[in-house]
Amino acid sequence: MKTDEIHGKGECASSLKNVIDALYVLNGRWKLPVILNLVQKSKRFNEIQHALIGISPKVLAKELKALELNGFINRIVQPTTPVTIIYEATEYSLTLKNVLRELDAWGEQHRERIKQSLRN
Amino acid sequence: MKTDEIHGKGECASSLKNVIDALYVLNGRWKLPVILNLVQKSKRFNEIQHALIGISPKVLAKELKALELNGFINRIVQPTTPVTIIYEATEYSLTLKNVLRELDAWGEQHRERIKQSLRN
DNA sequence: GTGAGTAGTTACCCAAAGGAAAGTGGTTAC
DNA sequence: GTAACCACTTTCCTTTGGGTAACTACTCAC
Repeated sequence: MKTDEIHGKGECASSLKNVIDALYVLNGRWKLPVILNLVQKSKRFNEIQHALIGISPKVLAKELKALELNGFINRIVQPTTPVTIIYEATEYSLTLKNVLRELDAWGEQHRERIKQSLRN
Repeated sequence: MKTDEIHGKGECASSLKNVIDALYVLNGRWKLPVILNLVQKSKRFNEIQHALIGISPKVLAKELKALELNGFINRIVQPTTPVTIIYEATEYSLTLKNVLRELDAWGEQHRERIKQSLRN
């Protein structure tokens, strides 16, 4: 392993592994949006579906199951009549706050850049 | 739109849109790893393939084309004999540094968490 | 009992992602 | 000339992602 290359402070290879590992659980178009949405506020199924324009109930159900399995969200059944089901972000989802903040910031400036390039 | 909910500082709906927009260009398992790898050091095709264990040449070629189209990397043909082709990250890739840093940090602690949960 | 809403499930389908393996056209080393 | 390296491309295949539409079981309002 050569250490004479440009790198801020971390080791290159392990950074790569870390990013790959992170993307392994956060893959797909919807996992991070769902997490972000639930971090902002706990919601019911249809509320999430409404917030994430374009997601189908099938895909949302699948994503929610996967996220619950991975410990990112809790599915809470409230014993009202009829039962109300609330999805809430766990504390573990909060560890993604920095990632989400940076993606938010980057996405915003990226859209600006795209708009600029369309003007030319 | 209610503004009495929990949110650090940003508006919920636009954060969601920003994240979705960001994921639109950064989708897939390989785009961010390739960018990170080239930000660390410019490389040739086979060097990238070697660094990203598991990527096939077909997929790598496709990712490189997509990333070049989106302005994340440059494909530089050096007029040696035989020609050498170097891929380098553009300045625009550097705008992803914060995202990559957070994903790196998160991926690391996530792997730790997984290891812990396997011990139980 | 009819319609609407909630929280999904099921079936069907298409397209894209991605892997495996082989090939291509060029050059260089032996 | 034979083998090997480089930078890919091509073909074939399977998996996954994701969309549509319809349907279920339940409750409530009218």
